[in-house]
Amino acid sequence: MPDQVSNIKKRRILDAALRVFSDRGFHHATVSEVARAAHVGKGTVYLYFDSKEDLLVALFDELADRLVWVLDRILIEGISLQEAVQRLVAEQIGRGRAKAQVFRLMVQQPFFANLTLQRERRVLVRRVIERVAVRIRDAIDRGVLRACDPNLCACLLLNLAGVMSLYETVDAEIPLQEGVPLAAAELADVLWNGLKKESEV
Amino acid sequence: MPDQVSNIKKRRILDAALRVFSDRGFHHATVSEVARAAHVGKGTVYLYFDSKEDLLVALFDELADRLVWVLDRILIEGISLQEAVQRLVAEQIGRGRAKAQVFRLMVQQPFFANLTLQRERRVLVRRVIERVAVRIRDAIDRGVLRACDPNLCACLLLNLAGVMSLYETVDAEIPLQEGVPLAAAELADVLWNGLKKESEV
Amino acid sequence: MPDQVSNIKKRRILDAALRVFSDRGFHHATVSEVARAAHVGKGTVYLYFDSKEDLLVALFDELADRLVWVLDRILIEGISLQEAVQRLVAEQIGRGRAKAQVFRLMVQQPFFANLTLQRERRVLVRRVIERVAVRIRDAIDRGVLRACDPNLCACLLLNLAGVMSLYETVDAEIPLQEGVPLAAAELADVLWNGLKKESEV
Amino acid sequence: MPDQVSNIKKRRILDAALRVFSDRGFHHATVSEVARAAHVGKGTVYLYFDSKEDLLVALFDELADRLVWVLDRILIEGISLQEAVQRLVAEQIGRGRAKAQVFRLMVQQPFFANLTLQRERRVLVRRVIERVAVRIRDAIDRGVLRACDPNLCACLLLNLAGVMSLYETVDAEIPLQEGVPLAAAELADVLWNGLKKESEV
DNA sequence: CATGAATGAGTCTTCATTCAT
DNA sequence: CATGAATGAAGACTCATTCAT
Repeated sequence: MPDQVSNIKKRRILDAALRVFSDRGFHHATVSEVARAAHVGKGTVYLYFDSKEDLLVALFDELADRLVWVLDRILIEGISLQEAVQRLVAEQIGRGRAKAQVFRLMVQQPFFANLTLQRERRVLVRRVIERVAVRIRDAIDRGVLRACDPNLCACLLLNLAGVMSLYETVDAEIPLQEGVPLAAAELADVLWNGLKKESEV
Repeated sequence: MPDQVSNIKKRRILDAALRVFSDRGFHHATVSEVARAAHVGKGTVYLYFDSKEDLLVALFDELADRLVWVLDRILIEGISLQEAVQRLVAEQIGRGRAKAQVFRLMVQQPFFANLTLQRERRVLVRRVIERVAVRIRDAIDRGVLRACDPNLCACLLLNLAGVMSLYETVDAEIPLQEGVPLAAAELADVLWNGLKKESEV
Repeated sequence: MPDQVSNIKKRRILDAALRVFSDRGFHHATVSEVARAAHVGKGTVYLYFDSKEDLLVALFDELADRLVWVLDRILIEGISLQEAVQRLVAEQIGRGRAKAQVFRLMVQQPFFANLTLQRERRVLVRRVIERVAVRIRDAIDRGVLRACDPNLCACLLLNLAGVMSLYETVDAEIPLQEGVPLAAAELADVLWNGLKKESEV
Repeated sequence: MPDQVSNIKKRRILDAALRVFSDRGFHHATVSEVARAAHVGKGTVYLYFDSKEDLLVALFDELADRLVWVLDRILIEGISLQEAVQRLVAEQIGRGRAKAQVFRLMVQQPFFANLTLQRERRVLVRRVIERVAVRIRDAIDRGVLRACDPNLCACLLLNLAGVMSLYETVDAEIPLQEGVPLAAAELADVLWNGLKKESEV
């Protein structure tokens, strides 16, 4: 497991932020709401985070760490690539709605008022993309995957939280407990078929 | 061609908003900036649009109309499904960076302060998704595509502006004039392979 | 009768302003609303009046002229003072709700952005007050009225539109066609009794 | 004494608003001016009041409470009705120019953008009127006052801040420290004579 | 004369951030 | 460490006024 924030208050704030940002959208959510949800004072948030944006980037950081950790586990465990795709998908959309939403924010929120944080988020997202791309490149070399731009396909694989979020637009009731695993399996299947070498069929 | 806004000032404002929202992000962009970019007074924006959010939804509306029109053309012209996917992809990311960014906002921006507009955007996005899903369902029935949730796959197909936006994160210089068509072709290819019936190979 | 504005459009605008200012309050009413109610273009209002405030002062002017004319008529006709008070009251609140409301604005709206107009309104109101005060002073000299500050009592007599407006607060349904004359008579009676020399009883 | 706002900042804001609204008129006064006059930040005003209009209604509330308290005291102390009228008048116009101006706003400002506040002000004014009307009705029954509409006469008695404001129009210098008590006494006298039963003379 | 599209000065209001307690 | 009262920069929005047609 990647390092978890140990400080109990900081932990509570991060968890609360995850929920609040997910429920109301980052821009509509207020720091007060986050503080209230975390059962801490408003000032306490600023004790652990420099700004609202910094809090968001901290969430991104955690998610990215977790994802990188999962990807590395996959490598170690020598899981088949097909199953690896399934896990990657599940990681994005199968860890609860709130997590999926923030995952979505991570890949979809390119603009920050604080340019340092904007760069930080870029670096962080890039690290994740590259970790996935490396695997793809390797699989291409091994003849498992078709020739493709590894970075681009990594982006495709990392954008599924967005797909699910869009899917919610169609029918808000669907993506409940049962719906999500089904959708995850299906997306994993489609993407796997799209990426694998045709001759493998 | 779908109806275009004829009023010259309104047109200018919409075009300027497309650019400004795309460059700075909807939330960081100010109405003044849009007005300045459109070479009109700030009040003029409010002459044609009820609010900043309303202006955004108006952009969504145009994009959706355009997309629906393209989809209907595809049907009429009897183009192969594979090429249809290519066109769908190109439409999203091949019409200039600004358009792609706003397309991205359309599918990625679920929260609005004005709930009526939030609903309006939902309806509009749903219309587009369903138009795509209908084709997918039909192709499944005809045995061209593999069994899948048509809505979910439609969402996958409509989320490509997001993929490209994410791709920009890796290297901001890539998706220039040349990069985009390549990426479009590649994404279209992967998605087509992922969706088509395996036996067809 | 005092001079009436002869120009038909100007007339329409003044009448419309009377209604609109009365219905929505001067500050909440917009020039557009007045123009629409007058069935003229917004620009036309500015053809006849320098500003929104100027339009209001023009209404005041008409009301003041009318009131002065009524007061002079009373003098000429040699009406009893008691009846004169009745007429004064009736003039304020018996000429329709809209007129009463604008009368109220005249005596109750001391602040103007344009200080010239503020002074103009003052002069105009002062003229009316003095015309009434002169009569009161004369009646005191003749021993008909008790000793009092003529200006102050004139203000009391000119503030009845305000009383009626306040009365509406109690029960919005009362001051209809029938209610007003009754109220007018009653107020006239109370004021007359309050002002006349006690020995006269 | 009626409950006074204890919070020191809130108190300062209310006092400042009383002055500023009185000096410049509610509509011409800005929230910034009020904040500056109260020596607090602009945001602080919104910490204690929902809106500029809400701030005004809060002032009305205090004035109404104070007036109701005074009326109840009069009843308890068993003061003669004549003196009661004097006190009522003094309360309106003898508590400083600013208070008189806001009192005037209370009875003269029927329009609010926020309809809830509009209703609130109505309720509040009605309460005051009724408290006065009850006394009048009682006095009529006891044969002290002449037959009259108690509500209407209550409105007459509560409109004196307006009279004084109008009086200022005649000569802005008069209603200073000395002028006001005189005027108050005179108005009280006139109104008392107008209301009392003639046979009592 | 008449018009209404265009304008931007002026305000209210929000909310991230600070800091005295 | 923790807090939440206080702050003011920033921005959406209104509407009186202008002016080209």
